[in-house]
Amino acid sequence: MDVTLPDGAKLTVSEDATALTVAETIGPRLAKAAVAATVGGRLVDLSMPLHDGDEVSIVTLASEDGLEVLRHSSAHVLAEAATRVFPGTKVAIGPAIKDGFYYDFEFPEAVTEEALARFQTEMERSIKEAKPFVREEVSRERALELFEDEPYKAELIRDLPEGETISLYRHGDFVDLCRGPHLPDTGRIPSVRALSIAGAYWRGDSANTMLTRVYGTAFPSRKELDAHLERLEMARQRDHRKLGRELDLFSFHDEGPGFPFFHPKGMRVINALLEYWRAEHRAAGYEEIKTPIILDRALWEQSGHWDNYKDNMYFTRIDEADFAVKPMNCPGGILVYRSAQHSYREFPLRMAELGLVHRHELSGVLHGLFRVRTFTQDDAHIYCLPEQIEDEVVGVIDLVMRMYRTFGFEKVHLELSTRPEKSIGSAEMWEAAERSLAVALERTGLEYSLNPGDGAFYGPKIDFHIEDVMGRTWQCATCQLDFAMPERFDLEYVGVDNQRHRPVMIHRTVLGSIERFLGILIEHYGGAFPAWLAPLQAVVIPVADRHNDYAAEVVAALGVAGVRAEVDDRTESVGRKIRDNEMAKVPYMLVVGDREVEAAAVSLRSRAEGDLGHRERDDAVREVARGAGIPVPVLE
RNA sequence: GCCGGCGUGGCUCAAUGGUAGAGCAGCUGAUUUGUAAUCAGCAGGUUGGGGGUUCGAUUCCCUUCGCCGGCUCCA
Repeated sequence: MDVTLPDGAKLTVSEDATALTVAETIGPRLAKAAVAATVGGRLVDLSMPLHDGDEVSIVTLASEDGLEVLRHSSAHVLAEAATRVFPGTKVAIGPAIKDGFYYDFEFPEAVTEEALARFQTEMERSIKEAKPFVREEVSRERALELFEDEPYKAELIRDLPEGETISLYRHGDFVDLCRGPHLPDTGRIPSVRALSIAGAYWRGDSANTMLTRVYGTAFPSRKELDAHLERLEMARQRDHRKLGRELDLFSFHDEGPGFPFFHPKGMRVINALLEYWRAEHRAAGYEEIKTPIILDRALWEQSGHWDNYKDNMYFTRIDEADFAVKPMNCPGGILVYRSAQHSYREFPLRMAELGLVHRHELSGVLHGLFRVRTFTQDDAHIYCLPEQIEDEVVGVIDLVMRMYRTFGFEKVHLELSTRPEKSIGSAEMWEAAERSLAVALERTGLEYSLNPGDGAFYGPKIDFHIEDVMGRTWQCATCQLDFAMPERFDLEYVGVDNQRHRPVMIHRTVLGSIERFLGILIEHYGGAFPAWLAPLQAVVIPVADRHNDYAAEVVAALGVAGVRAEVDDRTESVGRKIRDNEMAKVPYMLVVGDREVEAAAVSLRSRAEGDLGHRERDDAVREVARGAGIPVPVLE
């Protein structure tokens, strides 16, 4: 029979050929590297019999598919190890995930991190024995019989739709319900590591049993595993909670769980960030407003938050009346809009607000600045005509991309989410809105993916995911069309026809939460902020006490030039001062001693490049000021 | 919220069923220093809070608060 290869070439193989046969026919090296195959786009075992005309592609560990197979097989090996170490363990599910895999177990006893090493030993033993993975297809009855003592597997089997093929994978004594595919044998796992242990609910539902989840990862080589472990360690080193304390940026206290306290240095960073933010927004034609944090219950009833968001809100009473602390800025912003009549001539009306919101998050999900109970949204609401949506969305996308580039977030992934099942508004309204967003995306020429049915109930949206230096992604910016609020608040404008109309409302953020974005920046830069964001931009280091006066002059000159500068006049050695300021990640140091005082000069040192040598004093001030300035918006 | 782990001076960490110790930071003094740590001395903790067991607890138990890891990337 003939099969087709990815390059279109035909290959003639025997009637009983498998994917492995194909790999062997192509070459011994490929046969050795092969771990699975795709047939007609479906990922299958190498041992899968082929049919005439199949499109066959051999999968190796070099591909994403290969990695997934490797990790899924590793999960099985982990389950084998876990049941061996703790007999009587019930197994639940064990999928491959980004960067690794996990397996959920119900252990007969409490299991802690100490068990990881034992799992590791057992896994390595299984790998050494190179046990073949054997696929077997069984009837539903047979499957239920086999997994009689495995309540979770039995539940999964019962939930499988009628007619679905039920397959098992066996390696050694271990059998698991599994769709596959798998590696040919356990010996094909080059490197695996049991990483951590934590609780997880069966099927993610807190009403269900709490299982014990063991996380692990596997890579095509020991070297890649080590590199991954190094990345994890690097991320630990860069943890913003650790750096935030070391750099004296912010703190948390038992008296306010989830409520960050910003220190002077943290506020310097935030203020620089906001200065840049305001410059960009001014350039993009936004006005800025500010609305109250506490507002009357009636407003929240009208906005729908009282019905839909109450569990996340904080409440208080003022003069016998119920008030709520705002979890979002839109209702307040709408009151500003409604405070006057509006004409189409004013549109598009772009009103930004750095709004402080409070949300009651579950205590267990709080996490440094990433998940807090109060934060500042860099919010904005754009009121416009339906035919202006497209231009406005393009404007938002441009603004977002421009600002992200400033922070070195070059890789941004855009996602268009469309109408969900439960939604308001007419079909044609949604269609038009989704089309506007899609057209706007096309106009920017940026790639994006579609997320059907994932929009908000009140309108479609575009989400932006940025990738930091460690390859982790974060959703920060969002751009949502909102049909609900204008309706609920009866928003109007007077059109060219002198009639009242409903404006379109666009809701968007760029940084998302200022606090969270700061956390992301801290980890992205490893605490070494670019000069314009650094809390302290320059330190002048006098060599001896007699140079203090001159050092003060240099600091004053830097200050006049807009540089956040200080003198380090401690009676310490120059080496010590440089070390301390280097640890504090100060971008510039200016050493002044006899030679510099004599020549009205400084010796310039940069955090990144070390000693830059002698400079005229004023040249140095200019050079530092240039490096320390807020980035200037450049409109295309 | 739930499960597991943790909670010792500002920070990092040590110790033990018999009333806690180091380094860094801090303070004082000496040193006046040329590109990543000068030296000496001093001071600092009711071992997260409350309760219990015990002759005695920081160490054991309970409770509470906080922190850390995680809570479908679906066989």
